[in-house]
Amino acid sequence: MKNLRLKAARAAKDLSQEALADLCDVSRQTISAIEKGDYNPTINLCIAICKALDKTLDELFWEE
Amino acid sequence: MKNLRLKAARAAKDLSQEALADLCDVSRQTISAIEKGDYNPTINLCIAICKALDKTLDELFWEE
DNA sequence: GAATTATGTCAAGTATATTTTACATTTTGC
DNA sequence: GCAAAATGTAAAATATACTTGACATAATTC
Repeated sequence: MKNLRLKAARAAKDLSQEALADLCDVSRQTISAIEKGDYNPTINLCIAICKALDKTLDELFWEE
Repeated sequence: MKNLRLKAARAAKDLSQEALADLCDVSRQTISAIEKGDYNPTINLCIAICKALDKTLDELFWEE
Protein backbone atom coordinates (compact mmCIF):
# COMPACT_ATOMS: atom_id res chain seq x y z
CA MET A 1 0.00 0.00 0.00
CA LYS A 2 1.07 3.59 -0.64
CA ASN A 3 3.33 5.26 1.87
CA LEU A 4 1.66 8.62 2.20
CA ARG A 5 3.48 9.52 5.39
CA LEU A 6 6.74 9.34 3.50
CA LYS A 7 5.35 11.46 0.69
CA ALA A 8 4.10 14.02 3.19
CA ALA A 9 7.37 14.13 5.12
CA ARG A 10 9.28 14.66 1.90
CA ALA A 11 6.90 17.44 0.87
CA ALA A 12 7.34 19.05 4.28
CA LYS A 13 11.05 19.33 3.57
CA ASP A 14 10.41 20.54 0.01
CA LEU A 15 12.51 17.76 -1.47
CA SER A 16 11.90 16.16 -4.85
CA GLN A 17 12.10 12.38 -5.11
CA GLU A 18 15.41 12.84 -6.82
CA ALA A 19 16.80 15.13 -4.11
CA LEU A 20 15.79 12.63 -1.43
CA ALA A 21 17.26 9.81 -3.48
CA ASP A 22 20.57 11.66 -3.64
CA LEU A 23 20.58 12.20 0.11
CA CYS A 24 20.02 8.47 0.61
CA ASP A 25 22.39 7.28 -2.14
CA VAL A 26 19.75 5.43 -4.07
CA SER A 27 18.03 5.95 -7.40
CA ARG A 28 14.97 8.10 -7.90
CA GLN A 29 13.04 5.03 -8.99
CA THR A 30 13.68 3.38 -5.66
CA ILE A 31 12.16 6.30 -3.78
CA SER A 32 9.25 6.35 -6.18
CA ALA A 33 8.61 2.64 -5.71
CA ILE A 34 8.71 2.95 -1.93
CA GLU A 35 6.20 5.80 -1.96
CA LYS A 36 4.07 3.88 -4.37
CA GLY A 37 4.23 1.07 -1.85
CA ASP A 38 4.88 -1.84 -4.09
CA TYR A 39 8.02 -2.85 -2.41
CA ASN A 40 10.02 -3.86 0.49
CA PRO A 41 13.12 -1.74 1.07
CA THR A 42 15.95 -2.73 3.35
CA ILE A 43 16.09 -1.37 6.88
CA ASN A 44 19.30 0.52 6.17
CA LEU A 45 17.60 2.42 3.39
CA CYS A 46 14.59 3.12 5.61
CA ILE A 47 16.92 4.50 8.25
CA ALA A 48 18.68 6.69 5.69
CA ILE A 49 15.33 8.04 4.52
CA CYS A 50 14.23 8.73 8.09
CA LYS A 51 17.42 10.59 8.88
CA ALA A 52 17.14 12.68 5.72
CA LEU A 53 13.60 13.64 6.70
CA ASP A 54 14.11 14.00 10.46
CA LYS A 55 11.69 11.23 11.24
CA THR A 56 11.97 7.88 12.98
CA LEU A 57 11.18 4.40 11.68
CA ASP A 58 7.95 4.24 13.62
CA GLU A 59 6.83 7.55 12.19
CA LEU A 60 7.35 6.55 8.58
CA PHE A 61 7.28 2.78 8.39
CA TRP A 62 5.41 1.30 11.31
CA GLU A 63 1.87 0.09 10.82
CA GLU A 64 -0.32 -1.27 13.59
CA MET B 1 27.12 -4.19 14.65
CA LYS B 2 25.35 -6.73 16.87
CA ASN B 3 21.69 -6.24 17.58
CA LEU B 4 21.60 -6.92 21.29
CA ARG B 5 18.17 -5.38 21.75
CA LEU B 6 16.77 -8.02 19.46
CA LYS B 7 18.56 -10.78 21.28
CA ALA B 8 17.27 -9.46 24.60
CA ALA B 9 13.69 -9.11 23.36
CA ARG B 10 13.77 -12.65 22.06
CA ALA B 11 15.14 -13.93 25.36
CA ALA B 12 12.39 -12.05 27.19
CA LYS B 13 9.85 -14.10 25.27
CA ASP B 14 11.83 -17.30 25.81
CA LEU B 15 12.01 -17.97 22.08
CA SER B 16 14.86 -19.78 20.37
CA GLN B 17 16.21 -18.32 17.14
CA GLU B 18 14.43 -21.11 15.35
CA ALA B 19 11.10 -20.45 17.06
CA LEU B 20 11.31 -16.76 16.16
CA ALA B 21 12.32 -17.66 12.63
CA ASP B 22 9.21 -19.82 12.31
CA LEU B 23 6.98 -17.03 13.58
CA CYS B 24 8.48 -14.71 10.96
CA ASP B 25 8.58 -17.25 8.12
CA VAL B 26 12.31 -17.02 7.61
CA SER B 27 15.19 -19.38 8.21
CA ARG B 28 17.05 -19.67 11.48
CA GLN B 29 20.19 -18.49 9.76
CA THR B 30 18.54 -15.24 8.82
CA ILE B 31 17.63 -14.49 12.43
CA SER B 32 21.12 -15.45 13.51
CA ALA B 33 22.67 -13.13 10.94
CA ILE B 34 20.47 -10.22 11.97
CA GLU B 35 21.38 -10.65 15.63
CA LYS B 36 24.99 -10.97 14.67
CA GLY B 37 24.52 -7.70 12.83
CA ASP B 38 26.23 -8.45 9.61
CA TYR B 39 23.30 -7.71 7.48
CA ASN B 40 20.57 -5.59 6.26
CA PRO B 41 17.14 -7.19 6.48
CA THR B 42 14.10 -5.88 4.63
CA ILE B 43 11.61 -3.69 6.45
CA ASN B 44 8.88 -6.30 6.11
CA LEU B 45 11.00 -8.81 7.95
CA CYS B 46 11.85 -6.25 10.64
CA ILE B 47 8.16 -5.56 11.09
CA ALA B 48 7.41 -9.29 11.35
CA ILE B 49 10.12 -9.65 14.00
CA CYS B 50 8.78 -6.67 15.93
CA LYS B 51 5.27 -8.03 15.92
CA ALA B 52 6.43 -11.45 17.06
CA LEU B 53 8.27 -9.83 19.96
CA ASP B 54 5.71 -7.12 20.83
CA LYS B 55 8.14 -4.34 20.04
CA THR B 56 8.19 -1.50 17.55
CA LEU B 57 10.72 -0.68 14.86
CA ASP B 58 12.21 2.13 16.90
CA GLU B 59 12.65 -0.15 19.88
CA LEU B 60 14.55 -2.83 17.98
CA PHE B 61 16.07 -1.22 14.90
CA TRP B 62 16.45 2.52 15.36
CA GLU B 63 19.84 3.94 16.18
CA GLU B 64 20.50 7.59 16.87
C1' DG C 1 28.51 -37.86 30.71
C1' DA C 2 25.33 -38.84 27.00
C1' DA C 3 21.60 -36.92 24.38
C1' DT C 4 19.01 -32.90 22.97
C1' DT C 5 18.59 -28.37 21.95
C1' DA C 6 20.44 -23.92 20.66
C1' DT C 7 23.70 -21.37 18.23
C1' DG C 8 27.68 -20.08 14.83
C1' DT C 9 29.05 -20.39 10.41
C1' DC C 10 30.03 -21.68 5.49
C1' DA C 11 29.15 -22.63 0.55
C1' DA C 12 26.01 -22.81 -3.29
C1' DG C 13 21.67 -21.68 -5.02
C1' DT C 14 17.30 -18.78 -5.56
C1' DA C 15 14.51 -14.72 -4.95
C1' DT C 16 14.20 -10.09 -4.97
C1' DA C 17 15.93 -5.23 -3.97
C1' DT C 18 18.10 -1.76 -6.58
C1' DT C 19 20.29 0.31 -10.81
C1' DT C 20 20.42 1.92 -15.40
C1' DT C 21 18.35 3.54 -19.46
C1' DA C 22 14.57 5.18 -21.51
C1' DC C 23 10.15 7.24 -22.58
C1' DA C 24 5.47 9.18 -21.32
C1' DT C 25 2.63 12.09 -18.48
C1' DT C 26 1.85 15.64 -15.05
C1' DT C 27 2.92 19.75 -12.64
C1' DT C 28 4.94 24.23 -12.15
C1' DG C 29 6.89 28.73 -13.30
C1' DC C 30 7.50 32.04 -16.75
C1' DG D 1 0.92 28.12 -24.11
C1' DC D 2 5.75 26.66 -23.45
C1' DA D 3 9.79 24.92 -21.18
C1' DA D 4 11.57 22.78 -17.50
C1' DA D 5 11.19 20.04 -13.60
C1' DA D 6 8.91 16.27 -11.26
C1' DT D 7 6.82 11.93 -11.39
C1' DG D 8 5.13 7.16 -13.22
C1' DT D 9 6.51 3.19 -15.14
C1' DA D 10 8.87 -0.66 -17.65
C1' DA D 11 12.57 -3.92 -19.20
C1' DA D 12 17.12 -5.78 -18.55
C1' DA D 13 21.10 -6.14 -15.71
C1' DT D 14 23.43 -6.39 -11.17
C1' DA D 15 23.87 -6.69 -6.16
C1' DT D 16 22.44 -8.73 -2.27
C1' DA D 17 18.81 -10.72 0.99
C1' DC D 18 17.45 -15.13 2.12
C1' DT D 19 17.26 -20.40 1.70
C1' DT D 20 18.90 -24.97 2.01
C1' DG D 21 21.92 -28.32 3.65
C1' DA D 22 25.56 -29.38 6.34
C1' DC D 23 28.80 -29.61 10.14
C1' DA D 24 30.87 -27.94 14.51
C1' DT D 25 30.55 -26.23 19.18
C1' DA D 26 28.24 -24.60 23.37
C1' DA D 27 24.57 -24.93 26.57
C1' DT D 28 20.71 -27.75 28.82
C1' DT D 29 18.58 -31.50 30.63
C1' DC D 30 18.13 -36.24 32.03
